[in-house]
Parts: sequence; structure tokens; C-alpha cells
Amino acid sequence: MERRVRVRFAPSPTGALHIGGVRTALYNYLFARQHGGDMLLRIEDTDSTRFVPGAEEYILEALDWLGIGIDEGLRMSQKSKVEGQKTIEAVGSHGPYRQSERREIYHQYVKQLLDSGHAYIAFDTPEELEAKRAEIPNFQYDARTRMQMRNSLTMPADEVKVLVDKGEKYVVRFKVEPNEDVHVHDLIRGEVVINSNILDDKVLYKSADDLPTYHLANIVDDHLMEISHVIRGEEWLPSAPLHVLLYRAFGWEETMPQFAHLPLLLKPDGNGKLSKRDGDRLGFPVFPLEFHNQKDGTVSSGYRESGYLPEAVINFLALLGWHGSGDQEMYTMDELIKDFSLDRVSKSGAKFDYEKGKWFNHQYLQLRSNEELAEMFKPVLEEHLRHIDIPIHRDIEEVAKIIGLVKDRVNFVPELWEQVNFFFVAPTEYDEKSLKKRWKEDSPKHMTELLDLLEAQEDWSAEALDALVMPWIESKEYGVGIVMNAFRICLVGAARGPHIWAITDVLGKEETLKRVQTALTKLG
RNA sequence: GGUGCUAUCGUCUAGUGGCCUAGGACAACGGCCUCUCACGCCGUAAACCCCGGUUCGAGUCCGGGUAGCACUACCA
Repeated sequence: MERRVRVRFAPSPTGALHIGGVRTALYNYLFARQHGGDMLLRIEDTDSTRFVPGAEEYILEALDWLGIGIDEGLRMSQKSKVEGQKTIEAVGSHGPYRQSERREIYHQYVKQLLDSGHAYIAFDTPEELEAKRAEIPNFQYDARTRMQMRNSLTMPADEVKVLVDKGEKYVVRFKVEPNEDVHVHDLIRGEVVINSNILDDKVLYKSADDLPTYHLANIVDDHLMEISHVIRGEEWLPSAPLHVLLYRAFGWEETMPQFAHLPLLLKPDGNGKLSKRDGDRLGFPVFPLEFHNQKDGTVSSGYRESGYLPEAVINFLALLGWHGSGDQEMYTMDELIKDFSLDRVSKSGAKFDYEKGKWFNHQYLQLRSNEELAEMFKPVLEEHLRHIDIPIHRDIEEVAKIIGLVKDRVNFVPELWEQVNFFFVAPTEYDEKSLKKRWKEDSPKHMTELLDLLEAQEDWSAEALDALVMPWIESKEYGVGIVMNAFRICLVGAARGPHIWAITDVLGKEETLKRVQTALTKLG
């Protein structure tokens, strides 16, 4: 019988969710949806020392913003979203979904491994291990060295019991049998074989905080949560054989999930994994949302706050390491779900191409309506207008109309301001370069005459103005470019902007004339 | 150091032995459009890591190099 597809995204709440993690979540989601399966979210907080407050909420909010839906486990409460507040809900019958809340469950499985002889108790202190590493080059806690250490293999059983009962700190280690070829079938890379000699006796549980480590918790949870496919980053490939060995030790090999190790996201320049530092250095976000880290006080910029549209981020990320069946570049989430396939995922790491990300955002920005963009632009606009003495008030419909004039020339919503500022505030100074090139000796004379012409004009429509001004320029043989560019400088303050009659249309007769007069006084 | 993974234009990639004089996209460059700046459109340049082998035929399969990356914690 075909097993139900169940995948999980299992981040640890140690800070903002890295963009590579977002892609892993996305691929899991696409795979689940395509197969009509379940997408679970589990929090792997087994390292109490690395916990960062707010990280869990951040992760869930980021996935929610991007439209990566969670079927089971932890997620943003849909109800609270309507009410505008952020609360987390847990859904599903395989919980709890935070590993820190699953302590009792792990106890049972640690005991199972201990009883079956697949694991043992070790008392070596960090200092002792440190000393061993200094003493023996390339020291590894394994079959060759474990008999020299302080553990239940080398100590009498009653002494071990006394120490444990006394509350002595200990860890439980997995007993890796030496010299065995472990096969891992990876859905992306094929058969990977690693000899168990290079594996060390991994710590599975630490009594100090009564928590398992990743390796144990991950296997137990994936088994209990009936995960069918583990899709995760390539950095996990070296420990995959250990995980296979753990499934075997538990007797769960029959239902062991299939593995797929995704290629890494690399820094745009040079080599190596993409890191937070690269974003700071090269000036682009590495996180989906802005994050204020309460633990170290740092602030990380986010795609959302930089003006990215979620569908652009999704599309961009989807194509970093995966390619569709054809030449298609623009994908909606539904199209991705349809076309996604693990065997079209690349094997090699993908350098993060920020320029392409910008292009995607440009594409999706054009797809949004002027009204939507106006709503998004409103806060940006208000912020700019706060610093201006006499701004021109415009209602939202006018803002939408103005945006329609310029949206095809921007990549991001916040960039809109540089394109539309002159619609909201009259120019107070004039761009030097434009002046030099476009403001000629005759320009004051031309503008004075144009002013007379326009003052007498009743019909202020673009068509009427065009029908009035163009023939006039021609009859006087002033040259269209000469007159229109000077006119443009009066209205905009520089040689840029949309079609001139679109500008006069929005400005209106009174404001248009006023700006020409002002320019005439200032520029003579 | 050890182990593993990977290797096509600057970047993301297509390519599953003949369809490859190697295709698409971003970026770059040039042109067109035009009252300006953009957008858009059209075009140009740009790659199979190296060496062997298998085969009538290799970017594609195999071996060896080389290079890059990942892992090598009581982190995940």
C-alpha cells in the first residue's frame, strides 16, 4: 500500500528564519501539496542555550506571509489573523509539536536503546573530552576509544547506578558498530554509502537539561509523526547514515522515511554558504521578515520590509535549485505545486542571485492593480510627506492613478516615491544636469509664451492640450524637444517622469501655471 | 587531516549517447521606440574543469586528477 505523504519543516528557534530555510520549507510544502499529503511544522528546541525569544513566532509569521500553509503542528492562528493579532495554534493528533514539550516521550526511547545495548551512559566531562582531543589528534569517541573513557561500558553497573542516582551529569551515547557500510538512498543524489568507522558515538541525550539532541529527537519524532519523506538541506547528508542506523536500532527500518538532501544556497560572490553577514555586506535581506533579536540586540532586514511581494520571493526561491519541465520562469504557487518534482532539483549549490530577485519583484509588481499598490504605498508616502512644508493633498484614487503612470519603471513599492514626488510637492530646486542639457537661452521666452497660451485654454484634457501646443511649436519652429523639455523642467524639476500631458492632467491648470511662473522667476 | 557531495555562459539553469554549429532567463553591451528618464521590443557577446577510457558517435556513461563546498560538538 502506498504510504500517505507526510513531510515536515523542523526549524529550531535560534533566530530569524534564514532564506535557505524558507526554501526548504517551500520545497516540502510543494511536495506535500502535489501528493495530496500533509505539511507539518515542528519546533526543534532541544538546545535550551540557543533559544531566542520571538523566533518561533517569527518563523510561523514568515511562512504565513509567504503562503506556505501548515496542515499539522504549529502555525499562525487563522482566527487571530482576522482579528489582527498574532497567536500560535497547534493542530493535529501527533503532538506536542515542540520538542521541549516531549521530554517524557524521549525518556522511553532512550531507555529502549539502553536496554537493547544500542546505547550507553557516559560521564566524561567537557573538560575531559577536551583533554582527550588535545592528547589524541583527530580524536573521535567511537569503537576504538570508548573503552578508554568513563562510561557504562567501562565501569561496573552498580557504580553507574550510584552515579546516576546521585545526580551526576551524564549523557547517553549511541553505540556505533564499526566497519559497516551504511547505505542511504537519497532521492536527489542516489545511493550514498558511508562506512560507520567515520561516525562517532553521537550523544543522544543529556541529563543536564533532560533533553535529547537533534539526532534522537528527530528520528523519534519523524517516526511517531509518520513522516514519509525527509526533505532537508545538504548539510545533513553526512549524518544521514547515523539516522539510518538509529532507525535500525529502534527496529523501524520498514517505515523509515525517504531522504532528499537539497543543495545549499551559496553567497553571490565567492564561495560558501549564504550567511547573514553576506546580506549586510552586499546590501540585501537574507531573511523573509525584519527581525529584532532580543537576545543580542541586532536587527536584521527582511524581504517584506524591503518592499518584496511574497509571490515574487516564492517564485525566485523556487527556481534557486529547481527547474521546471519547460522554459517557464514565472510561476504561481499553484503552478509550482503542479510542476514541482524532486528529480528536477539540482545537485549543486546555487549562488544567491539578488539581481534576479529584483526582476521577479518587478514582474509581480506590474501584475498588482494600481489600487493595491496605492494602499501599499500609502505609509511610505505619508512618511515622506511628514517632512515637507506644503504637500499637495491627494486622495487614494489619485494616488492610484499616479502610480499607474510610473509603476512599470520601479522594482519595489518604496521606490515609487522617487518617481512620483513632484506630484505631491512642487519643485523647489532644479536638477543641475537637466538644466545644463535642456534649459536653453530661449527657454524663458518659450515658457512665457506657453504660459499665455495655456492661460487662455479652457479644455485641460491631454488631447486638447496636445492639439493646442504642438501646432503652436511647429508654427513658431521652436522645436518640440526644446520646448517640451523646458516645460518638463518647470513641472518636475528635472528631465524625467511620465508623458508631459499625463503630468499636466494630474497637476491641473492652476498648479501647472503656478509651476511655470515659479520656474520663470527662479531661472529667469 | 578524514569522510561525503558537487562541477555547462559572470549568475540561475536546459541537456538522461546522435535532435548540441550547446537552449532559456537575469545581468552586461548595442539598436529601436521617444518631449525626458525609465519601461518595453529587437539584437550582440558569453559556457560543457582537466586527462584518459567505453562507443561508429560523449556535455551526456566509466576511471583518475583538480577545484569548490558540506560535515567532522553534550548545535541544529
